[in-house]
Amino acid sequence: MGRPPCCDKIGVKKGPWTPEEDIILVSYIQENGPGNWRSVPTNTGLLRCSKSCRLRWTNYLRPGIKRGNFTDQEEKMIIHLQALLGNRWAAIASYLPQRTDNDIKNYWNTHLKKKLSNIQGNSSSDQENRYRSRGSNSSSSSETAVCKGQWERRLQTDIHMAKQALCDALSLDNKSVNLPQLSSSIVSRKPSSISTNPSAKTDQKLILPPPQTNQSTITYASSAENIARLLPNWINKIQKSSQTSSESISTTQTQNSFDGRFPSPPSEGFDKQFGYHNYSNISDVSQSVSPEATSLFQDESNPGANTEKAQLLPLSFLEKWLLDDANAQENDQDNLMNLSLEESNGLF
DNA sequence: AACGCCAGCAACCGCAGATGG
DNA sequence: GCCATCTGCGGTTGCTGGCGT
Repeated sequence: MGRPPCCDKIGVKKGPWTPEEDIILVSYIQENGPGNWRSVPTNTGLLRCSKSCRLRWTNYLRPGIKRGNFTDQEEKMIIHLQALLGNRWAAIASYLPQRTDNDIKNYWNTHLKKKLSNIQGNSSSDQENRYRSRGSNSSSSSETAVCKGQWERRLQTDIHMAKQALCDALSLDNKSVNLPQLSSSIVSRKPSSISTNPSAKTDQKLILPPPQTNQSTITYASSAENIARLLPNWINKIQKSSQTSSESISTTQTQNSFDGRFPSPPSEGFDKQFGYHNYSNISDVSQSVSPEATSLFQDESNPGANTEKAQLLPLSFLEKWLLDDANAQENDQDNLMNLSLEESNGLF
C-alpha cells in the first residue's frame, strides 16, 4: 500500500553529521531519553529525519560504544556468532554490547569476510552462502520454499558445526572470553523469512541473557570520548571564528584513532585555555571543560530557533549522565562476571 | 604534483515486525 | 481484525583518505 516516507524529503539534510548536530542531538536525548524519534527533528530543530537521528545515536553517540580496532577476542566472537546466527548483526551485537551492529557488519564485510575466505578458500564460501541464505533479507524465493522439516534438519547440522567451532574457540581462550549463555532458543529459532511465528523478530531479543563484555574494557572511556570528541572541536570552531588570527589552537590537526571527522585532542593552547587534558581519563573529562567552555557550548549549541532545550542544558548534566551510565555498566559487568564459561558449554 | 584505484566506514534506503487507536 | 505509524534491522551506497603509479 505504499509506505509513506519517514520524513519529508524536502529540507531534510543528508550526509555526514556535524559536531553541532551531534551536540544538539545528545543534549536533547540527555533530557528526553532515546525514543520517540519522530519528534526529535521537530523538537531540536535538526534538519534530519527521525531515522537519521536514531541511527546517529545508536551507531555513534550512544554512551558505551567502543570504537577503533577490534580485538582478537571480539573477532573470534563475531566469526563464530556469524556462523551461528547468520547475518543477524543486531543479535551478534547483543553479545558485544560495546559494538554496534553497523560496526560489526562493516567489520565483517571489510575484514573478516576476506580473512576467512583467504584462510578457508572456496569451501568456506559455500558454507558462508548457506548461512547467508538463511538471513531474513537475503532469502531467495527458492530458499523460502524449503520446507520446515528440511530446513530444521539443515539448521541442526549447521548448528552442530557451529557449536563445534565455537567450542574450539572457547577452548583456546576460555580464560579471557566471556561467552554469554546460549539458550536453546537459539538452536530452535528459524529465520524470520521462513518462520511462521509472527513474533520471530521479537524472539531474537529473547535469545540471550545480557551479553557479557570484556572486563578489561572501560566502557565509559569510549562513551565519554564520543561526546568529548565533540567538545574540543566545537570550541575550536568557535575560537576559530572569533579568533581567526590566533595560532594557539590547531584546528587542522588530523584525527586520533577514532574518527577522521573529528579533530585530535586540542593543542597546548586549548589545554591552557580550557583545561583540556586527556579525554581518555574519566575524571579528566569532567574537569576538562571550564565554565568558559561550558558557556560557549550553551551559547553555540543552538543554531536553530527550536533548540531551547538543548540551549538550556548545562554541560555538567551531560557529564553526570555519562558518569552514571558508566557506573551502571560497571555494575552490570560485575554481575555478569559470575556467569561461568562452563554454564555456556553445558548448554551444548 | 596529479591522477586513479581501493579500502574503510558513516549514513541511507527499504522492508518487516511491533504497537496503538 | 484493520490500518496507520513507529521502530529495528540488514543490505547497499557513496564519501573520504591512503596508497601506488
